[in-house]
Amino acid sequence: MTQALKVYNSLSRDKEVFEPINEGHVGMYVCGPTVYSDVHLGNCRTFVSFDVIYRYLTYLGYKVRYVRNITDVGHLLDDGEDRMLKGTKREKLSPMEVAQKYTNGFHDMMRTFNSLPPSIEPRATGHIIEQIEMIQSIIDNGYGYEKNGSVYFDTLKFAEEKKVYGKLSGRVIEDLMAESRSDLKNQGEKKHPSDFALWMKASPEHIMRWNSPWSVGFPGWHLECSAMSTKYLGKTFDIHGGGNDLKFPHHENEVAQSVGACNCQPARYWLHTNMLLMNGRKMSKSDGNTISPPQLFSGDSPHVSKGYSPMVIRFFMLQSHYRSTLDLTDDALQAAEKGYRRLMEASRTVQAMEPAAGAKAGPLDAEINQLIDQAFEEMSDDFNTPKAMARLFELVTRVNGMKDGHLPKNEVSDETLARLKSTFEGLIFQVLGLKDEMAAGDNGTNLVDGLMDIIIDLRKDARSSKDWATSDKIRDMLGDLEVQLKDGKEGTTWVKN
RNA sequence: GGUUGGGUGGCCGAGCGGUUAGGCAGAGGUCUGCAAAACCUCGUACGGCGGUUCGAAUCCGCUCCCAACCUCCA
Repeated sequence: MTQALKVYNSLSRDKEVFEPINEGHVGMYVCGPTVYSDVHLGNCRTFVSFDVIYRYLTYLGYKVRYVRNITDVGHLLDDGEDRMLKGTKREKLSPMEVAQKYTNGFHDMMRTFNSLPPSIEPRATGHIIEQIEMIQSIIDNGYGYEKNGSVYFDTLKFAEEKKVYGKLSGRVIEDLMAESRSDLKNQGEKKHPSDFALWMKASPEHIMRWNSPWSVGFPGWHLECSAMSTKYLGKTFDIHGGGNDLKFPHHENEVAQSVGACNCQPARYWLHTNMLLMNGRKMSKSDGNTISPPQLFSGDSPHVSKGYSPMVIRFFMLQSHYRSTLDLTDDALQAAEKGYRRLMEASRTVQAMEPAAGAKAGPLDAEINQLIDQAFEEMSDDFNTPKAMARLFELVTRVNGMKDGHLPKNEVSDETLARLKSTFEGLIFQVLGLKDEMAAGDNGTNLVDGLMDIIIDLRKDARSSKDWATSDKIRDMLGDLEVQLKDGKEGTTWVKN
């Protein structure tokens, strides 16, 4: 169980043993959302993935500083219009109102998915000075040049001198060189097509603008992450994460900026999550192949037959590995819903389980301990949640078997039962971050619990006098209210479906 | 065209040289007044063609599909 944590590093394209720079501490930066419209599900999958990574690192005992930014300076779109600007016009709000509105919405959604808030959540507009300073360092080191008030990063010179450009994303420098000959026209102020803006001079109609040594303008689109990660985590930190689609150019350029500014690699481990697909294609806000979280919750979409709860969706996401694509389908969600419920019920069963009298460790005890060990080993192997969950389900079978009396409970020592309880609690709720949405007995439902106890008791009386008409009537009427009764060996329990 | 990563049983999804992943659905059984739940048993899948090997879903070659990135995107 104490085997080393291994993570897949995009930089080396291999799994590596994770060794933090400062023992016991982890600095992790994850690229956050651009807040110009509602969050979509794909974003949620990425942030749920990193939430589990954050939770597991914490569970292992690391003190984690988790930084996730809010991008509230617009990136330019094809038509030259800024995202934030677009939101502004659409909703007749000021840029900061747009940013605040969607930041709030984003936070609500993260809470809905039971994702923990980051330790620090910096905003791009709050770090203009840091960004300007970084640009200056890049210019001083000879990798930035100014043209008509805008500043660009000199990728060609950087690639030739530092030999790291393209390493993360697998781009070939020769291709860049080749381009420089044929495509030299038509690139405006840039020396080379692959050069990217560090600072943009604002056009007259551009609302978001700040003073700088070069012009009144706004920072380039890759710079904020470099500036803010440096500020809060240092020049080199442990983990940098984000969606796969950010690998190029965003992350490649971040590396270039850091190396260009201070000759240091920003992060030691780069982790990239894969895309959420629907109908076999990437879910994307821009091309409309999408379903919003609220639509998914309510079922109000042609893509699903019914609504699914946030925890069912979280469970569904965790059933695949974060580096694999995940195809969202109605069938898969239905399967996830059943699996999720089974897991929750079993976890309730475990917690209610009393030690057997005179229990002594037998084969079953060993089996349970082995499964628990394996579950943690899977988590330590690049956060393999699907495999960890597979082991968890094997434990579910054992738990239900003991409950039903098929498996000898007295073969499980008190110690192991306690470990089983704490594993279910720790792995399912603390690490995977699931919540029991159907749990009876939560705050406010005490009355319902009491009423249900009475109803179940009355039905028991009816059953013992073989008054099947009454007992079935009770069950059917509760069924209409979506309350399901479960008759077991040790009495009847209920669950709200 | 270049760069990544894929194609696994009815569906989703792990595995990446030899041992049943797991979930859901399906079949049979146990239990139960009946039903549900739970438990037990079952299916023997790896795009195609070659090759390496005692042995390949896992390695190599060829081939066919698919996706992402190369332009803002988690």
